[in-house]
Amino acid sequence: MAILGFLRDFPLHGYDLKNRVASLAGHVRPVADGTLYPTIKKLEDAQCLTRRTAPGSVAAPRHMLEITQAGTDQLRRWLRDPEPGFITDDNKWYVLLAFLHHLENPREQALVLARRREFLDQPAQLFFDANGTPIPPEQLDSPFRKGLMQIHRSTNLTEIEWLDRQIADLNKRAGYAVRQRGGD
Amino acid sequence: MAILGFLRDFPLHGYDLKNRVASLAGHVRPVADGTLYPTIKKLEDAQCLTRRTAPGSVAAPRHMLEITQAGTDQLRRWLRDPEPGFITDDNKWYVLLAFLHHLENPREQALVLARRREFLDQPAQLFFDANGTPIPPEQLDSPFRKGLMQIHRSTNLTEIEWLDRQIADLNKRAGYAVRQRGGD
DNA sequence: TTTTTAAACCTCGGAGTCGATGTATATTGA
DNA sequence: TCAATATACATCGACTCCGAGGTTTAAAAA
Repeated sequence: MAILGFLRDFPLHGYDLKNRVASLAGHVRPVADGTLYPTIKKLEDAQCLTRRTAPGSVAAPRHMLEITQAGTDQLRRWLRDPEPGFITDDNKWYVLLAFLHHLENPREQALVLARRREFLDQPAQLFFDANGTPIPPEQLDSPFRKGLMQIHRSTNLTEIEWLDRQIADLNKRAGYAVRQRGGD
Repeated sequence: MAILGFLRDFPLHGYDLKNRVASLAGHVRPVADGTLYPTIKKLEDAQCLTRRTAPGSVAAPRHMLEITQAGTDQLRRWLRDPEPGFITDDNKWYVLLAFLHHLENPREQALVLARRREFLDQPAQLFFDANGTPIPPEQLDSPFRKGLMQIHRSTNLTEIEWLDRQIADLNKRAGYAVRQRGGD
């Protein structure tokens, strides 16, 4: 998703792509050569991108990569209907968010944000005693577990506020768009 | 780490363990049977835990798992000197935090928190233009990318505040401990 | 001139994970 | 009484990913 997402902005060669992916998901979970290049080849085989060799500006020749229509379609499908992990795993979610603007339709964008919003709504029960009874945060012995739950709660609230503002905004824009096309 | 961490609290059988791991890292990134049970076996082979069969309280017999001294040592090594990913990847970091109290020595605990603190300090440059120049958040076109960076900044600050309070607290306690043992 | 360095790309083996599938046991209920 | 269900454990093949190693090219340094 990150490869196609970046290429949708402008053509890049593999090495540049690698650095951009590394900066995005990256200092968190860097991407290895052995992952990136085979994935590029896979996307090329699937006609999602084209490659043409260009002289390297500094050293060895580059393979300039360009996204195709099929690639754009694939990217949009991934964004429109993301796998569960992209909603629940923070790392993946942030990658998705970084490219959600390529999904162009504000109503569809709002739907994706709503899925995340729904996920954040369910209360987190992280720890249980020997009997399997959930332990409320204030009864936890470990200050680290207490902090963990505090931070979790606080960051969730921050994101929920932003999501709600954003969803409202997108729906309003979708409404205008409909009215401009003749009402609904 | 989660397996040994939970067993350090009290003995558990695999199925229970599975649910606890799933609750912790879990609704984020659930753990499959095909991952859990081979890992338990690996830890058993490494003498990190022992297993004795007990009658199942409900149905099939359980394998009650107990951590050994070697297992406790291993857990402490993982906690004391975590691999980079455990500092930089939120998911892994939260797992580490959930068991950091097993590291008992407040000075060692503070050192681990300090590593996380240091990581959070480096400013995040996530997006670049076609020339490779970093784009400041306010100049980003995509509202999603803007939000992404906002949320990132805000949640980082929340965690940094907590980390600083916690580190100060731990160092104070380490200081008392030293004085009680005769000064330093 | 030769070596070193850095850019840019590629491959392969091994480790880890998942998902599907299968087994055994005790309770429930039809 | 017999099937269905939930508990509890295990295995295997497919897939993904990483890391180590290697190649080519051009510029800089020796």
